[in-house]
Amino acid sequence: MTAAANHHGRRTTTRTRRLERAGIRDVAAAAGVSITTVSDALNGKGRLPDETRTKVREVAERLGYRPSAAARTLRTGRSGLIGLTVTTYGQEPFTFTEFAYFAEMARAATSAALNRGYALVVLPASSRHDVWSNVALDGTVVIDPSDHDPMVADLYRQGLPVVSDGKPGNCPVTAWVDNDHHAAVLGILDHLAQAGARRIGLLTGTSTDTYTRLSTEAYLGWCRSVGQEPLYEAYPAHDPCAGAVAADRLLARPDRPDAVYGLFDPNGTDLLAAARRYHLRVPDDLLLVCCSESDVYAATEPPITTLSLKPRRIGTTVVNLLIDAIEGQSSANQSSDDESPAEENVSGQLMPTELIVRRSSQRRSPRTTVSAPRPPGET
Amino acid sequence: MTAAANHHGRRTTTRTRRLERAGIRDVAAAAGVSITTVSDALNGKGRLPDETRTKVREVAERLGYRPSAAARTLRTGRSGLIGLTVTTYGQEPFTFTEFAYFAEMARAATSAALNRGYALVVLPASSRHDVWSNVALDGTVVIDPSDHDPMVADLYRQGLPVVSDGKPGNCPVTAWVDNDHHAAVLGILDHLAQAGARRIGLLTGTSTDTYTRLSTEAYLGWCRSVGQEPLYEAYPAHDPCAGAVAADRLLARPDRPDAVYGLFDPNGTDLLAAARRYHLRVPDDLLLVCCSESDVYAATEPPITTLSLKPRRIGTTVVNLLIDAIEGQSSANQSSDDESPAEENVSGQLMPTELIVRRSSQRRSPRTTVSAPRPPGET
DNA sequence: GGATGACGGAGATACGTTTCTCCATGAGCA
DNA sequence: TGCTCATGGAGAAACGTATCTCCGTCATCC
Repeated sequence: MTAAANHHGRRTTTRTRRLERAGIRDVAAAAGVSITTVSDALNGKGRLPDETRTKVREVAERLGYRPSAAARTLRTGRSGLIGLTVTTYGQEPFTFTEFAYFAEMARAATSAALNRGYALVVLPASSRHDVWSNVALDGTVVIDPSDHDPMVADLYRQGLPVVSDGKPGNCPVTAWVDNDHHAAVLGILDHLAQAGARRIGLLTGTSTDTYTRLSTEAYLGWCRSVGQEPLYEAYPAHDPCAGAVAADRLLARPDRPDAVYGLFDPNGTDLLAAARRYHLRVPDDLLLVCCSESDVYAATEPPITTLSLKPRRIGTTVVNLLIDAIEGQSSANQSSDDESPAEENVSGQLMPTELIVRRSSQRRSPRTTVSAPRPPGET
Repeated sequence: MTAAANHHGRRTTTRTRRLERAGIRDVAAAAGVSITTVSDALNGKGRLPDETRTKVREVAERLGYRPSAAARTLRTGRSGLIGLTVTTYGQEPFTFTEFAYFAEMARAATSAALNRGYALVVLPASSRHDVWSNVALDGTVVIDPSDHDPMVADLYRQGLPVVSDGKPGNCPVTAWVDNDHHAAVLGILDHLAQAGARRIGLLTGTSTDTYTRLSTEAYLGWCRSVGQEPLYEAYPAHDPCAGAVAADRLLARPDRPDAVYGLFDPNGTDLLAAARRYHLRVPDDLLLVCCSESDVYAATEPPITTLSLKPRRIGTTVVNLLIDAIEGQSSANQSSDDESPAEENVSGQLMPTELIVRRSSQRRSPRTTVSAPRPPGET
């Protein structure tokens, strides 16, 4: 049997196998046109009279034709898939601390991707080639990449657009989005001071990610500017037990603070428990704010003021930036010719946060209010 | 230029383009072996001496070779991708009501998939060909499919394994997993009765999904068996406002219940608010239980007893069943020869729930306890 | 009346793998 | 010497699509 005969006879010889999905060839044969015509008709390309188009579409529909995503991806170089990379601790993707934030952010990202015809795949930053190589991505969102992150560098080297949630320390990304952590912390400290706080303490982390670093620096700078001695405890944020211990230590100090801001989600609960142990009334003896996306703090006694990082908005923005980069890439490749995209060119975007004021940070008026929205954009 | 010359010269002519990823051909050329040998060496197949293998691996590493997922998928028919289909309401995937459940379930599913070398893609049940056709799936998890779900039927017709979370009403699936809703509801009703409830009410939904239906039937059956007149309000579960209204209506009835079980996550908060309006003390005048995965109910006043569906376990199980089906499929195809898999063959699995007992359902002992731990094994 | 161009569509190639088939070589053995 | 086998590896055919190139056919225009 010659190669040609084999090729043309393939369908008939294998059609006996059940569940054989119809291919573009079958549609072409059934419609009495060429493969080219079918492809053009279904994709709205080429120059075809409308009657041909509708006829081909009819036949395709009748045969239940579904184009092979794999073949299309191979041919076009586009998969319509974007990755969402998370750091893992142990078996689970993303940490306990980040759970509420991540869940909201991932949901918004998924939604934003779908709105633009992309699908989102959650991938762990750790397991390298196992899964990563097996999925064709058009680009990746990276959450909180570490300094000189090897994985991000690797992705970038492959020419994949990478957008990071969290200002990247020292790794090349196409774009990034972050909250204005500096402004957020200053806002909280001012808010506490206005409520009567004299000695504001901080519960912070020992890790070197941007969020922890920027927030802590903002706190220290504020202390310098108002002449307060810094009062803080740092602990490994991924360990929930360490958080409870650190909260206790902070309130056990001889120079006990009269207000505390906790950088991580569980801090509110931990601080509340510690305050009870030391018979401190909130907010009378101790003002409390923590950074959290959880609605638990609306139901605690008293309800705790929280800083929301607005993960929905971050997720949406990050995905849209990524898709912009993916879709702008083809045209950019043709026009621009410089070898290395200038590092200063990387577009970063700062998103506002929202302070949800509840009883725990209000000594004067016990009413629950919400802070006025900031003008978006600057600082 | 002949075709052969063109083919062999391709790399050299196009190498001038930047960011050209190395292909298997380049590795073969650099290592001085054939493409076959490279493929075999990297995939651990064929019969090759170890020195050849390591040499090829070295060269591949040096060139930064990453196999094309698209090409591999096209060739092997396996993408390593599984879908997670959710029903959508409006723009967002999954409803407000299901949020905590879904977040946990999705996380566990993602984790379970990654553990077995698969990645998980969240896809909306609605937008049909837009995205669905563009991603090559090895199988799909469907959450709570409706009766005669056309999408599930379509997937199944294409020969894709489908596993559903929630016993499927009347659509063909490969397997399914569900909680034992009947037993769960009976357990709760007994628990409330033991705590002194005489007239137990139910807050239920108007939709026809399995969860709502089975739970309501269990309630009605229990009422019949103990001779209590049913007291329930049904509302469209996807509308949070309707839930608050229904909770109010239930407590406003002349034959007001002295205990209520709410089938949906926000019911606890809504019932608590309604109870306050009618000056009912919980648990003294009204016992409360609701089905929820949210930890909000540990912090309410009083803390509310909840039924957890253990979404983590469900997500893990569902994914593992799906992957079993995917990987068992190839061998099954060769041996079995029957045209239609018998419907009775579909393997279903019932998972236990967990009642987290808190103050809202305990009239006698005010201590907060947790139900006795089950025999260990899974989360 | 022949060059021109729009129209409608077919052929063939390439995307980058995996894998089936088959070949060369040399050792072992009668 | 001639035969079989195991070893190591090469060739080439798919997988199913998109798209580049090109070809015939009319109608039109100078």
